Amino acid sequence: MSTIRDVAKEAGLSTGTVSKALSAPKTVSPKNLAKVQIAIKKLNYKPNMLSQKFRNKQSKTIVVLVPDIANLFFAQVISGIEFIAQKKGYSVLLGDTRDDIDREQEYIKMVETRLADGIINLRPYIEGDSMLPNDGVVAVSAGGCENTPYPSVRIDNAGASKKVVNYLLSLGHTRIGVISGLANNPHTLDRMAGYKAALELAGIEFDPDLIYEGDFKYWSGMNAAEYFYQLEDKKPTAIFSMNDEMAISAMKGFLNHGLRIPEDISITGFDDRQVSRYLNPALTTVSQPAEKIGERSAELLLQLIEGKKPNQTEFVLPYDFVIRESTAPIK
Amino acid sequence: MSTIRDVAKEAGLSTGTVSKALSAPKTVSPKNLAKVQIAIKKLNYKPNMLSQKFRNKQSKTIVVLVPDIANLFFAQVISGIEFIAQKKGYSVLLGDTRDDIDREQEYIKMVETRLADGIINLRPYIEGDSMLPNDGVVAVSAGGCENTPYPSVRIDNAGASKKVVNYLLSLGHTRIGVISGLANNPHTLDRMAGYKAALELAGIEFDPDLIYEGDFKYWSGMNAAEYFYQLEDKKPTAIFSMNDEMAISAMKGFLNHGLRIPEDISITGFDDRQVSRYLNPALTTVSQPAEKIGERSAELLLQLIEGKKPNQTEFVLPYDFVIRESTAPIK
DNA sequence: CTGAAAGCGCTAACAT
DNA sequence: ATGTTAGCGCTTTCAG
Repeated sequence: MSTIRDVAKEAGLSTGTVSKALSAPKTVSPKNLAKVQIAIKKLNYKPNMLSQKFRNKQSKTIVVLVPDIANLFFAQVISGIEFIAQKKGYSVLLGDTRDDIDREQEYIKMVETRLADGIINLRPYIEGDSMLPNDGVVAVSAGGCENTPYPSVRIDNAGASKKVVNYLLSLGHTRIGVISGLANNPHTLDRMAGYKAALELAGIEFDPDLIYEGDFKYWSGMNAAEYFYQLEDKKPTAIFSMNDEMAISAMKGFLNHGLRIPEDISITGFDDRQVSRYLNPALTTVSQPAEKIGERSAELLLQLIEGKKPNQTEFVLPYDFVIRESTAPIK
Repeated sequence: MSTIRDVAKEAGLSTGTVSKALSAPKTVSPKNLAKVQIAIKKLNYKPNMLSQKFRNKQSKTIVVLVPDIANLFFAQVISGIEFIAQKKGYSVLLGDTRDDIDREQEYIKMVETRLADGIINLRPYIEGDSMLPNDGVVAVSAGGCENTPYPSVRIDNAGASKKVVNYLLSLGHTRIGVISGLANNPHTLDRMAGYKAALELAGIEFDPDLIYEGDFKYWSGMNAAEYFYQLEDKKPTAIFSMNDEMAISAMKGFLNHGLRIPEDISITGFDDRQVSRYLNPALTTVSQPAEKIGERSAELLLQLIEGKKPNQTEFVLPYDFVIRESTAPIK
């Protein structure tokens, strides 16, 4: 493997000149520039970027902390992040923590040890159970929740939930079941707040029997359907699911019991997976701008890394409430 | 930011000793080891890994080349890759190429310039349109096709397709439509080969009118349904879709026209997305071991990187054909 | 077991 | 415009 020194020797120049020929070609005479290029070609020289980064004291890398990369929402956010990072000459290191806080710590250490310049965290902030914020590591939260104590990009989860429930209410539903995420999950909290706010506004009393605690994964939607089904005449007439996955599998669960959607029971989701519009029936849901969240958070982080003071460090992006076929007026 | 030199000074030792205290603690006297630890704590010293990597001439990083990270199949493969990489102390750099060959080149350059030690490519090999294999960059292909000219991990696409079509045939279907990927896509080719093989075995003539060329994305399944629907009495009675996405949206398309699945038309998918079992009707499909493909390919790559000669460089993993509700005997 | 010192490949003063 | 040289932070001989 040839070094810059080999190139210099081959071209009959100094390493300094070669270095400049590479980084600032116009400061080198055309004649020597040509010599350098020939030498590079001849030796098949490739600069050692490890050395460059070391020398320049910056990794030009960001790490993306993600609880589960095989979750489509996260994957889409990452797609947005990568797009911006690439454009600005940064690489993205994937930090799939699989919900393990120790792994999270490992990745944070990467920026402390100069392997990365900053972090984008896709895991929502939980007080007392979070390694971020952390002195000396620049980070931004993407797709998180209210009250995140460091720069963040997200939607208004409570507001969106309230809107969904309001819609269900306007359809005449008064017994609205919810399939939530884990009780202490910040998204669960924000979205539950919206649910309660809508209920209160309508003067309907909160009924804890109408809440089924899931975990945002498919299987728990099935279980939720079983639970609600066995409530019999106390069964809800509409379901507000806190994500699409659980809504989808809950639909399947109800269908298995011979219930028709939306005739017998209305269902709404949250996130708007790509698949949701092709479902039978197509799912009414909240569409999160996942890619945009990724792009915006990458832009924010890069500004922070490069020492520019952004005039805003909390971005609340617009969402879309999309009404499809899984909801109908109460019979 | 403190360096190893600061620690040495603080501890009253040499940098060499501190270095050894970190990398090989047992070669340092307990007394000095303790001194080092105290100094590290006092100065809050973190080793500069950029420097370490530079010095050690290895990045301990692999790049994963992926056409589209927001595709669930890829995301699952990556999940498997990350799992193994992490375990072996490697980081994974995400290379979302968005199907742009120039971006692919960029990422390959990363291993040439020492930023990464190797590559896992999730884009299937296409002769004459591939930057890999490439002298001097160690790479493995994951989830690709037959005839990949470098180490690879995949399933038997042709075999799986043949199995699906055989099943449809056994149900009495003889006019079997296919929703393919782009015509020159290797997966399309392999899967089409399986389709044709099954037909030939059954003595059924291949009918080009029964092939609809899609692109593996949702929207093209919708279009395919329109196409097949307007074939009227020449309409197929079963559809073999080359992935789940297109199968799902095709179902929706047929449903929109009042066709019942599977009573009026059977449909099969390929890949087995998580959602597929919760569909209405649940989708009959081929289940690819995506995570396993990722894990195995990471293991392979790391062996290659570390100079061990693996005794096998082509892995064909088992798939699963799972029969659900979207297929039925012909009426 | 420990310290001194060289050097990885590159860049950036600085001098010419 | 070009060459010389010091040095980034770390590891690793090599002596002691």
